[in-house]
Amino acid sequence: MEDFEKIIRRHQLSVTAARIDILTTLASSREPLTIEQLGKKLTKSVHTTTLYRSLKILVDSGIVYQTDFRDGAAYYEFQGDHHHHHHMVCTQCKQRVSIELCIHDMIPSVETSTGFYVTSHLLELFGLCKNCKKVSHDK
Amino acid sequence: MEDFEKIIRRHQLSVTAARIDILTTLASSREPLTIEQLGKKLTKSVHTTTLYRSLKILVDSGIVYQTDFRDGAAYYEFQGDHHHHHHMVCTQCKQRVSIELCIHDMIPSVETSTGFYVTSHLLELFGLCKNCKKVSHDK
DNA sequence: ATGGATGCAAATGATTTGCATGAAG
DNA sequence: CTTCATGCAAATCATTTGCATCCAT
Repeated sequence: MEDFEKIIRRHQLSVTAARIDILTTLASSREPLTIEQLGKKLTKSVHTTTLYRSLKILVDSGIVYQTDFRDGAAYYEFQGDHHHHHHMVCTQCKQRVSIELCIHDMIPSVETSTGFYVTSHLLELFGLCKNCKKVSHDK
Repeated sequence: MEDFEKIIRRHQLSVTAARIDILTTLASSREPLTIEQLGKKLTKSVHTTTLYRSLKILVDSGIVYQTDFRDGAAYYEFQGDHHHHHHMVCTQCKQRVSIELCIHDMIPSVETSTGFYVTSHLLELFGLCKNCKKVSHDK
């Protein structure tokens, strides 16, 4: 288990019970969570507003990965200084599967060409799963 | 100028004035547009609800690229059968720059390993621009 | 003809903001 | 002690839904 307190401190953020709870919970989930799902899994009760505010900070710091499956809500996943997963999403039945696809190697060249310092990225693929593809083809 | 009617027809969708207007407008913009921005640029007036519904269809068909800059609204860009741009977004000052970064080559392997048919993808990088990086470092 | 597309009004639901209080450095 | 985090209530804003009508095929 990682030392979340140390991670938070390393990013020059205040260490609070809520933040540790959030990171612990995200890190122990094998799936990205919405704010609502996250709130229910926390050890202590944290107000939704606080969750939004904390996650914005954690995402901007690069500690948490924020993604979007085009279903209306933002999803969060622990990233730490390591990696997270990207997904393949079926636009029909909404099913998601993790994929092995990494753009880490390409980031340095973007940093060089733009002058930006990259803290996070968003990468998700959309399409039709085997089943929905067949169905739409049949009709 | 592309033949939008033909593109729509090729995807087995009904050809309507609104859809042609939408595609023409998106294709002539050098930046991704929100629903609100798009509505204002259209030749004829199209109800917001219709824009949402049309864009969902166009995105799912792969004709339009939908992206997300984490500012609350969805952004749309004409994609056609060709490409679109990805961006580097400053989480501080919100400035965006287009980047040359392509994952097209990696899609076939994902299709093979997952069995999905990929219609679109989402790829955006976030971080600090040269200026905001300096400011946050100074203090 | 018939199914899908559109407009309108109203609802939904995620996210944000202002303000007062409490905890962290 | 001073800045930043939190809780609460209320507001905001993007997006969706139900229904009647209209248009494309």
